[in-house]
Amino acid sequence: MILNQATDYAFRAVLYLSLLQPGEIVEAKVISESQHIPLRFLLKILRSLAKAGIVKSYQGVGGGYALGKKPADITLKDVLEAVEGPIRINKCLIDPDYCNKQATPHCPVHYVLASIQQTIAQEFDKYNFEQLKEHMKQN
Amino acid sequence: MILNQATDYAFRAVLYLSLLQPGEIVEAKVISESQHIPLRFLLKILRSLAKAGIVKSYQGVGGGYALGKKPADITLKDVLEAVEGPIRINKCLIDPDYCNKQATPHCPVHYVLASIQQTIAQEFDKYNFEQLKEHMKQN
DNA sequence: CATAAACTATACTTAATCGGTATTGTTTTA
DNA sequence: TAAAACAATACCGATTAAGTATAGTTTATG
Repeated sequence: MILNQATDYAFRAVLYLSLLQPGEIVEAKVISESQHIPLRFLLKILRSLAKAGIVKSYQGVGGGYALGKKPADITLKDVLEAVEGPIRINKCLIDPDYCNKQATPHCPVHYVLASIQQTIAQEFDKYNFEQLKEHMKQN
Repeated sequence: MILNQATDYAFRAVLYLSLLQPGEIVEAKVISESQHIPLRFLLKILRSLAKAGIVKSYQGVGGGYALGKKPADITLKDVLEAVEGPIRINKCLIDPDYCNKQATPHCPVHYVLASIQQTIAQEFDKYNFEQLKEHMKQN
């Protein structure tokens, strides 16, 4: 019931990229040092984010990373799922056979957990990085 | 971001106890076999639930378990927290030093995660075992 | 066109957590 | 006082998380 360390790093890396000027790109090393994220681990995380289109990577000399879309179009859920995969709060919501193995073919627990899971997903989807930027300015 | 197996078992064990007649008590072995939960693991889980007052245990011959309060007074959150401890979705919401270590003294990520965490806790608190009982009858 | 600066891919390692078990002890009824 | 139940604690193996290493690819630039 806790987010991965990688997801936490990802949130902070994407926030960092959200604060760049349009067109600006930065090397992973800069993010790593500024946010205190182990470089090689960050590179791995950035690859997941790139695969999801959240960041765009530029190879070669002068390369680095920038956001792949506008901060307003990136939610916490997007980043979370890019790193951890789809939000799932219980095994019975992943593997349909799981509940049957437990001999509870009509399981009300399963039912309410599915509803809670949906609410949680919506909650993470409510916040985008434009909002987080705004929030930074206030401090 | 996923519930423990132990919590899943706990939900099903408490639901099982919710369906008993008032005054009825059952041995762990009965719950174990009916719900396909490894007995010794279940005993451990039941101890956590007993500590939290969710179930009441009876030692000695003819002993066993019963609910410690009315099903309507036991929420999913109660059971979840009895087994896993308080709901925490990020380390920075456990250890106040954590964020500072990350060199982000005014971190908007921390801020919104705290809000999301609260919503999640409320969501698990919305469902009690009387409701789950009702839901069973419908099937 | 070669070099070096960046990212990519994949595999490996270490540590923590999870899921479960074992052992020994205590309580209680018959 | 024996046996049926739970209690407490410690242990174990497997999985996952977190991070590192190695080898490779892309690209700007001198």
